[in-house]
This record gives sequence, structure tokens and C-alpha cells, in this order.
Amino acid sequence: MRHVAALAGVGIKTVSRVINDEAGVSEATRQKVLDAIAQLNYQLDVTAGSLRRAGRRTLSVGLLLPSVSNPFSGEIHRAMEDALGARGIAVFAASLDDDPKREQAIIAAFLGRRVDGLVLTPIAKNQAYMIPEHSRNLPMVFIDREPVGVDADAVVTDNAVGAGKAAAHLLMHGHTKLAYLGDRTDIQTARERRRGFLEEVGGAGIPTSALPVIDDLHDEEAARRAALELLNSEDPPTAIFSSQNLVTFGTMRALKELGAHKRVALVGFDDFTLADMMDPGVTVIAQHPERIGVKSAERLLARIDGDDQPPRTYVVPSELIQRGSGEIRPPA
Amino acid sequence: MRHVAALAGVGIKTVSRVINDEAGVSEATRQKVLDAIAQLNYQLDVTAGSLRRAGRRTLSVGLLLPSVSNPFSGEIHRAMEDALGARGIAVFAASLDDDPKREQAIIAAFLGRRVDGLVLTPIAKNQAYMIPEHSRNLPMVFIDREPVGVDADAVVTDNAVGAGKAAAHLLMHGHTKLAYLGDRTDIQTARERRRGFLEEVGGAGIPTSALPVIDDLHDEEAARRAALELLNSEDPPTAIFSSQNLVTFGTMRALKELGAHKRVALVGFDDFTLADMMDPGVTVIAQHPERIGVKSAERLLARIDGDDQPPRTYVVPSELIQRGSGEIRPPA
DNA sequence: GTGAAAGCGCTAACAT
DNA sequence: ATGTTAGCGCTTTCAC
Repeated sequence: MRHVAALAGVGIKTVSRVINDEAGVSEATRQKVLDAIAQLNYQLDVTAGSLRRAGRRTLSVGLLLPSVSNPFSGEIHRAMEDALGARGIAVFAASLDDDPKREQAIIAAFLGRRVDGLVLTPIAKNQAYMIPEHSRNLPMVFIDREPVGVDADAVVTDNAVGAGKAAAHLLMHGHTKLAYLGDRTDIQTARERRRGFLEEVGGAGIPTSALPVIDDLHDEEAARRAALELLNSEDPPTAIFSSQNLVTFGTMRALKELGAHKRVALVGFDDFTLADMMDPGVTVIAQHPERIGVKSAERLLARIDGDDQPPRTYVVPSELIQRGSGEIRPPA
Repeated sequence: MRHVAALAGVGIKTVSRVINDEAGVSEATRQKVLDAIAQLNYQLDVTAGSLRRAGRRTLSVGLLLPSVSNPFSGEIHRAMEDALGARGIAVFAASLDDDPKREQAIIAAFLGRRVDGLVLTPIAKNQAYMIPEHSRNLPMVFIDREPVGVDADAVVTDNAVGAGKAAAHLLMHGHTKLAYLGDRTDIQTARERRRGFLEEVGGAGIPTSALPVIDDLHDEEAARRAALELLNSEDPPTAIFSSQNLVTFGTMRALKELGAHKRVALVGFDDFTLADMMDPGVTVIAQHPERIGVKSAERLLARIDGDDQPPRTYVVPSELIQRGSGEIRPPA
């Protein structure tokens, strides 16, 4: 910047004014500065500026996802990137891998880079370790799961309601012998989905005490084995609800292995690519990651811009998509 | 840091030494400093440090992908994150959307944040606009496509070889009436795949002049329509090669609509989730995005560490995965 | 409309 | 083993 100022024959502050589009520079001076910038191939150092900038803005935010390689996370990331990029804010992204240690390490790394805000899917049981940052008023938005131990904005899917819709759908198609295949119960969303499902079934007058509830299925293979066992049991269910993508995949495999895929109904939580191309098409409760991303970005920007309303949780509704597997009726 | 030094009753440089694990601090002093840090909840400002650090390292790099929401990109991103994170380097990620303007804007945004390196999937026909940075010796690695106009490391899939393997596989299964469905020809990888496919077919003595080659299929629906038209033509192919995921999906839809999915062979470039669950399973030429990510990170780190060997292109081999659709034989 | 000076938080170089 | 000083590139403040 010094060099630009020297070459243009002006003061350094004038160069700063031109670059940041501040008022109070004559058109002639502006041109001189612009020419010098072009000639030197100069580019503003955003990070150095942040040292002195009002509020120390770095124009960067941190995004913590389950994994950047997971399509659900990818959609959220994408929506966020677009909203923030329009404001000149760059996004640091990182994967948590369901590891609370990693969660803290990554947060520390991002805070060390003085991000203007944090958007995260919490893993740790408790986010109380973020209290110092929270009271420093660091903008933060929690995604998918509500924070524990700090009071902050959150954007979540209506997990219980969505799972309830799945139950209602299966009941409506005449099923009474249902089963629930779920993810690890230390994950809040998994618990919510189970609760919503069971409440809906119970509310319909069907006793849930005998209903098979299999938790802690965290990968495809575990889900497949659990589904096989279930389907080979003495009194197998006529309809299955799977609470998550990998569980759905495992269940699909089990159903196909047993040749039961056209006989046993299946509704999965979470949509996935090619669900409509399966045989039968897979009925799902679809989440809307792009809407979650958009909403989160909106809240984060509002907080960055000084919004100090009490924190709220925003709910993005899920949607039942019928594709065949959920409309199979029980045998007569 | 000043505050920490004051509280611990030491000089500011001593605090710096402790934090950066430099030698020359007595254990007693170290403890005093550590206590003060804990008490004040102090955290090092990495960006401020970069201003003075040798080589001005910011400990951040920029990653430019087709889209962070695309699973192939996600895998690359993930591998990169892990390799770089182990070195304390954070990753800015952004999506290019096949838009050369966006490519330049994002690069500018990242350079303005003084990233230590850049990993990118080039879109623009020419990366000559990066010459200033390149000659400034900014570490950069190109992914998936080789750069044009600057000489830099690249990590790519063996597109032509992989497509050739697909052709050979179909020929081996007795097909002589093949067809090629491809992506936009302004994309280097698409051209390579077409070339590899046609060369292999031609090399087997089958005239390629009559072989249907349909380019510029950039989405699923375009691919579906092209495949329908092809299959409804007077002399339809008995085997199809699709050069990319979305093209494969569109082709699968067309085959299914016509009830031809068990009769016409299909090999697609790029693996995808649930490919084995389709009916029949879809034979693919799989790329290895995680290996591409690992290699790119390795090269980037080497360049950051001062490696100044002449730039090279690293090839990550693709792999044929047989699942059924590619092993269908032509009608007798 | 323009510029000089101070200082953000840190690390390099050089004391002591 | 520890501290002091200068200065990275910028924006703020204030003076002209």
C-alpha cells in the first residue's frame, strides 16, 4: 500500500479510501491510485486490515460440520457459502467426525484466526466450554442440534414431527406391526426422531411396549445386520422406519437379501440421491439442508450486524416424499 | 499477550516463546505464563502473528472446488482437511460452479487473505491471470484438470485410460454397437474421456465414424433425453458409455423407462453411492477422490516447505468396478 | 479533499 | 534465560 501511495504520489490513507470506496476522493486522484494499483498488481491484505478495523472483523467465519464429505453437510455448506460470499465473507470449513475433542480443537483453531462467527453442529454433550466466547458476544449459530450449556441461536429440522409423519403414514397404510431402527442415542436428533415416532404410534392406540426399537446403529453394516435379525425373527414387522441415511441403506440391503423389499414397507429419515430409482422407490422424510444453510447464514449475519435479540431456535420443516416403499400395505 | 505478560510478570517475548514452544524458558517461568494464559482465557492471534512471521505464513490455504455440495469434491476436501489440519493449517473452501468469473473472484478473495497456498479445479480456459502469483512463488496445485498458461503441479485421474478400460470391457463382452454420451467438450476431462474411449474402440478395429457420440450433456435431464432418442433410433446401440455421474443417472432413467436396463449394457465414469443396489448394479470406472486429495495436500505442503523441483502432473489411476450393467452381453 | 501519526497483536533481531 | 525494540500492512483519529 505504501508502494501504491508512493507511485501515485498520494498519501497512504488516500489509497485506503479508494480501495474501500470511501467518500472524499476526487475523481482525478482516484484514477491515479487505481492506475498505480493495476501497475503494481497490488492487492489489499484483508487480514492486516482486520487488526485495526472496527470490531476487528476478519471477514471470515468458521463452519463445523459432521463431515465435509457428507452430502447433507455439503448442501448446508453450499447455501452458507453463497449467502456469506455475497458479503465478502470467506468460510473456513472443517469436519468433526462425531469427536468432541476434535470439536474443541477446531473451534480453538478458528478462534485463533479470529473468525467473525461460528456455525456448528455440536457433538460434545455440552457446549459450556464456549461460554467465554459466547459472553464475548461471538456470533454463533448451532445447526441440526440445539446447544447445551450456552444460550444461542439454533436452526434445526422438526425431527420429532417428521418421524411422527412417517409413523402416521405407515399406520394409515394399515400397518400395526412396526419397527424402529435408530442411530446412537447420544445424538439428540436420534432421540427426537425416536420420540416422535413412538409417540405417534402410541397415540394411535398401538402399544409401543412390544414394538422393536433398535438403537445405536451408526453404520450401514450394523443396520443391515439388525434388520436381518429383525426380519428373521418369529414375528417380523410389516413396516420399518429407519432414522437416518446409513440405517436406511443397511435396511434396504437386508430387505433385498431376503427378497422382502416389495413386501415390507420402509420409510427412511433423510432423502438421498437415486431414492426414486430404487425398486421400489424409497419413501422418505426429507430434510432441507439448503434451507437450513440459508437460515443459518441469515442468523449469523444478523448477529454479526449486531442483532441482540434473545436467542431463538428456528425450525425447518421436513417433508414426506412418497415413492413406493412407504405405501406397501401389510399382507392380508 | 501484553496482558498475559503483565499478569505473569514477564516480558512479552517470553509469553510468545511459551506459546510457540520455543526453547529457552525455564520451567518455572513457563508455568507462570501458562497459568496467566489459563486465567485470562487468552488465545494467540494467528493472523496477527502472520504479519511478522517468516514467510508471512497465515497457516491457511484456499481450496476451490466445482461445488462443495458435490460428493466427489467433498471427498477431496475431506482428505485435504485431514492432511493440512495435522499441520495446523485451516482450509478456506469455495465453489466455482463452472464459472470462470467466479474462479477469479474467489482466487482474489483468498489471495487477499494471504493464503499460504491454493488448490484448485480450474474452470477458465486459461490460468494465465495467475502468472503474477505463480511467479511470486505462491504454492499451487491443480486438481482434476491440468492448468493452461501457468506451469504448476497437477493431480489428475487417468481419464483417457479409464475410458479406454470401459471400452475394452464392453468390447470384451461382445459388443460392437457402442455409443458415447459425454459432458461439455470445453471441459478437459470430458474431452480426454471421449478420446480414450474412441481410441480404444478404433484400436479394436471397429470403425468409430458411425459410432454415436453425443456431447454437451451437462445435466441428468439432457442425458435422459439423449439416451431415449438414441435407444429409440433405427439402429440402437447394445452398449453405452456415459462419461460422468449425471449423464449416467440420466441414461439409467432412460433405460429403465424403456425397460431396457437388463438388455443394454452400461458403463459409467465415476462411482456413486448405491451403484451396487441398482438393478442391475452399475459397472463404473471409479475415481479415487480421497487419493487425489491426499496427493494434492502432499504436493501443496511440499511446495509450502520450499520444494522447488520442476512442476509435475501426478496421475491417480481409476479402477473398473464390475457390478452387472457392464457385463450384459449383446443379443445373439 | 488529503495526509501524518498512532497502534492493532504479534514475531524477528538484537540486546542483556 | 529473558527482555526491548522495531515494524509487518493496515485503519482510525485527527489535523490540515
